[in-house]
Amino acid sequence: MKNKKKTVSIRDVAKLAGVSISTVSRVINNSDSVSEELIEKVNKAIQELGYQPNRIARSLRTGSTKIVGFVIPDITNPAFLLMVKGAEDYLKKKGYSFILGGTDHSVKEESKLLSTLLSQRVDGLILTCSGGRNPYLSDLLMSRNIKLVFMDRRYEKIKAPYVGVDNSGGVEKMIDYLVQTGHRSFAFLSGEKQTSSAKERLQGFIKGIQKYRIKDYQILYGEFTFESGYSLTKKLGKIPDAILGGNDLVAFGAIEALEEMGYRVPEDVSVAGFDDMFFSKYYKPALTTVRQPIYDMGKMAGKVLFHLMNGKRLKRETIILETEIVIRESTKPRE
Amino acid sequence: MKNKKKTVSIRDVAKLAGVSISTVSRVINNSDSVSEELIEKVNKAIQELGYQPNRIARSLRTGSTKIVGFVIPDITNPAFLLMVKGAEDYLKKKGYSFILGGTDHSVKEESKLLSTLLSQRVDGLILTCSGGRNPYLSDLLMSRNIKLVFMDRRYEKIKAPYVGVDNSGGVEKMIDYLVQTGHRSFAFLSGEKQTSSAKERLQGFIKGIQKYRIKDYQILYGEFTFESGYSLTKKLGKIPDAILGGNDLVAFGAIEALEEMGYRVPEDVSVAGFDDMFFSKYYKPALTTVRQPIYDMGKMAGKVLFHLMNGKRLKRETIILETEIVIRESTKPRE
DNA sequence: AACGTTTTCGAAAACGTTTACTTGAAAACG
DNA sequence: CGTTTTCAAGTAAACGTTTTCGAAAACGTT
Repeated sequence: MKNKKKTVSIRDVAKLAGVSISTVSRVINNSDSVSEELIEKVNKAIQELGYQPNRIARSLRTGSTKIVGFVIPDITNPAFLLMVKGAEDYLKKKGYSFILGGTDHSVKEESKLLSTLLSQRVDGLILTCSGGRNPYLSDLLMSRNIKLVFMDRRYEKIKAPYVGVDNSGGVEKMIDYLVQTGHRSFAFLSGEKQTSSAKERLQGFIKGIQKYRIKDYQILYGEFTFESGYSLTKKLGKIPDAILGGNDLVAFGAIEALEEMGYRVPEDVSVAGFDDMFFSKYYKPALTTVRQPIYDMGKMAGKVLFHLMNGKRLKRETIILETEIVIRESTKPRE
Repeated sequence: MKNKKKTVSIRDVAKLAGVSISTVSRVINNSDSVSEELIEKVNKAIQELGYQPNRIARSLRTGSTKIVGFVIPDITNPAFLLMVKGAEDYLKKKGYSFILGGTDHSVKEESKLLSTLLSQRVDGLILTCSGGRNPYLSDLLMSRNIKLVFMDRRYEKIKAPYVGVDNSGGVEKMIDYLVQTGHRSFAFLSGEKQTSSAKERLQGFIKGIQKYRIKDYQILYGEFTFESGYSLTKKLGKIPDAILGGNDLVAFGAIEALEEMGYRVPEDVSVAGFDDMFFSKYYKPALTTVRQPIYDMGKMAGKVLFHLMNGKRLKRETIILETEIVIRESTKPRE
């Protein structure tokens, strides 16, 4: 029963400092000229009361929440989180906070999440959309004219900036390397083929195959998981010189299956992945894979969104970052 | 120049439906009785305009943002994210969104983040505090009387509910098993010793050692990383029957070092970890470890926070979840 | 028809800010 | 010295909701 007021407001500060609330506001945002003397007084009052501006009220008035929303398919996947971190590190310097949500690869969850974010009035959105095309997506995003950038995965129907990685080129580089080291037959174990990244990686595979006029190849479709790599490998008609996983996880699954079937990696067959997850170098055998600049991708997405939110002009609508192949123990030159 | 109004507000709905704004509000929140007829009309208007209540305004009025803040040391660590997911899955059903922030184990970042969250007026906070004691933490959290629960790591100075895991008991169980399978000498490779979880695990080790009156043991201090496990193992005076890592990562590092030094795991020495990270079962050898119910921990934390935010009485202030040991290939009975 | 109770609905006051507008005094000017 | 300009600071109107209060309408009971 001691202090009735729960939180101190700008009014309290004004009263204590003996000025009007507009003056306090001006001091806080140093938006307009105020005499040294009053600035002093106001700051002292703020200090004394431990006043902290109420963002909610501010947001209501200014129409900007200083919050950006993140939507990723799986909040548990370290790769996505590294992207998020990239964006976060950049944007938090500019004073933004983050609402993060995972969709569990579900279109329904995605819609729900998006609609929540929109009603929370986020200033901008970074979206790594889940696989299937979401029929509501366009409606949801077009309704309010929200600032939006796609990261890693794109949704072609909606025109918005996109920051991604050269998936196709990455696989191609890997094939270049493998062909140069004497591999002649290939298998590609694709991830969910609705996703743009799976499509692009597959496309890179096909390009490589055509470039070297390789006739002996197989393509199997599954998911981006260990289990998928495992079962797809077991279904392989004939074991090729090299297997490319759509993903590091898929590659691990393939290795497991191969060993069970009595093949040695890399002596009998080479296996390569895509992503370079943080433990891929610790795996036995350490995985040869395509490294994506994931953190940088997030950072770039953050940058682009920041420009968008502040009405600056963008140089480029689409930014594609380069990949790099890293050779470890799971591949080995044939002779 | 067509539609001047950017967003549709409750006022527009009211006008179109031909009712007062209070009626619209009542329909939205179905908070008070409204005639069927008007409900109908209002809903049609909402539909037609695509109206979505403005959470900001609502928050300002009601004093509740329906946002909870998460603070974890490392946003990139899948284990933390799995906790977050546990809490998120529970709380999002109740209509909450999440602002997530990582502190990079830095006290300064932690303070900054907390202060941002507070000024964003989150309804509650789930906190896995970073290692070192943060001198500002108490002040920050006590100032406003924010609803708070500690997850996984505790900060003793502040009285708030805590949801954690029986770290000590987990290690003890592992020692029980190892002793029963003939191991006689031990080493424990600890993580950052400021953190409560490292302390508790160490304590469990000591308890186990004492229980079986084992004289032949070593304790080394480092971090919760692969590299730490690796270098600590190289520093070991004598290689014992079994090595316990403070963490799965530490255990992996130990295995790597041992193999380099010419020891075979598990034939020459058994190695066990703590956490059961999602790829621990894929490692070669598959890791024997203590599994924490990480997801459940998060879920529980969410539950507790929910009760707290809704003014319900808590049965228990401290909730400790049980661990479970999972035996895989990295340990093997001695004879 | 008179009366009490309940239901239904609108007017208006908050919530804590920012900002356009106003004011009064001091400074600048001729 | 009178007029204009400049500056510092205050007043009050938004922003989009929820909610208190009270009036009117509807209903059931005598």
